[in-house]
Amino acid sequence: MNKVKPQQGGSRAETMALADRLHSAVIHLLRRVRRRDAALGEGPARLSALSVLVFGGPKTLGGLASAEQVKPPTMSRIVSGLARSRLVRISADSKDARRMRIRATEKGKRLLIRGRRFRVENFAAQLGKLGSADLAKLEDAVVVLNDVLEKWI
Amino acid sequence: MNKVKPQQGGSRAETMALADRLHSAVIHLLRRVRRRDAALGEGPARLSALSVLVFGGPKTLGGLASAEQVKPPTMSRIVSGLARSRLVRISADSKDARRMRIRATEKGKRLLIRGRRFRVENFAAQLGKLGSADLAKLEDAVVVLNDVLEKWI
DNA sequence: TAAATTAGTTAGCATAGCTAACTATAATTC
DNA sequence: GAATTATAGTTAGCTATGCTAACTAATTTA
Repeated sequence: MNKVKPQQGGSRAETMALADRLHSAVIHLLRRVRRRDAALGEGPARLSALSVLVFGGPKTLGGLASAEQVKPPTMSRIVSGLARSRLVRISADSKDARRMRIRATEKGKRLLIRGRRFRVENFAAQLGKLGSADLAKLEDAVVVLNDVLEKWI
Repeated sequence: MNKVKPQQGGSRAETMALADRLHSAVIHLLRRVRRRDAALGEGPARLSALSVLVFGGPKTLGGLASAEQVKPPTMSRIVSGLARSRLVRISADSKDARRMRIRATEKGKRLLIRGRRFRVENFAAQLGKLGSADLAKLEDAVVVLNDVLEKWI
């Protein structure tokens, strides 16, 4: 009889509790993964931006910033760090001189592959201990999460 | 016939891909949540440590550091920030003068409740759009994730 | 052409991670 | 019991990442 807010499934309190637990699990998961990523010599923000470029193709700075949900000045510094390490290359947009075209270099792609290997040796090794039923649950959850993220403004 | 590493379920490549996708989803999820948490005036590391204290009871600095998977100097600064904002209180351990006992204050507990409300108005509102089947998938995944985290050194 | 908008940068601040080197207390060993 | 070793936390100093405010340069619009 809760008419205030239509819930598709579960009570409001249950959804709150789920949000809390998911949030907490996710924070601690990233803490673990981060320790390994440090071995690559680049921070998490740079690796994440690089990953967007490798898997999503070239972007402008603003495009990267909105993909990564950070403000332009933040992305500006991330990109200059990546450029300093020769992981991305920056060229001018032929149609609009204000825009910059940022793309991953071969070195950037190789670093990302290497990072993936590092991560696999840890995170995926942990996942490897799970049975197929648990892996399937995580697969399902990733699909749901990406759906949530897509709809989220 | 892969004898090198026994896999409980799924191939190595599948597990790698899952690790990647989960990692990416989780990074972007936290980016979204973080924007709201900023409204509380305390950063994510402080809120996470405070949450450990509120839900897990008093801890020493070292205990907090290992719960949060950070080094003692990092936790030292997090705790002094929390203490400066009167969100935690620090007392001496009666048995060991080197140790400190850190506990959340009432103000700290209230802030965490308020943060939870903020988060609910966003993250949980997104979750609220899901049907019960999808929510159940996330619930399952949280259980699996916490299991993974627990076993992870 | 002048004004407004858009893309990105620079400066400056705070948080949060680290290591190295320190102090103070407790535990161990001789 | 004194000297050594180990443990708990802090301080100093570095890097990275987030932000806002204020700027430059280029493009669009009025």
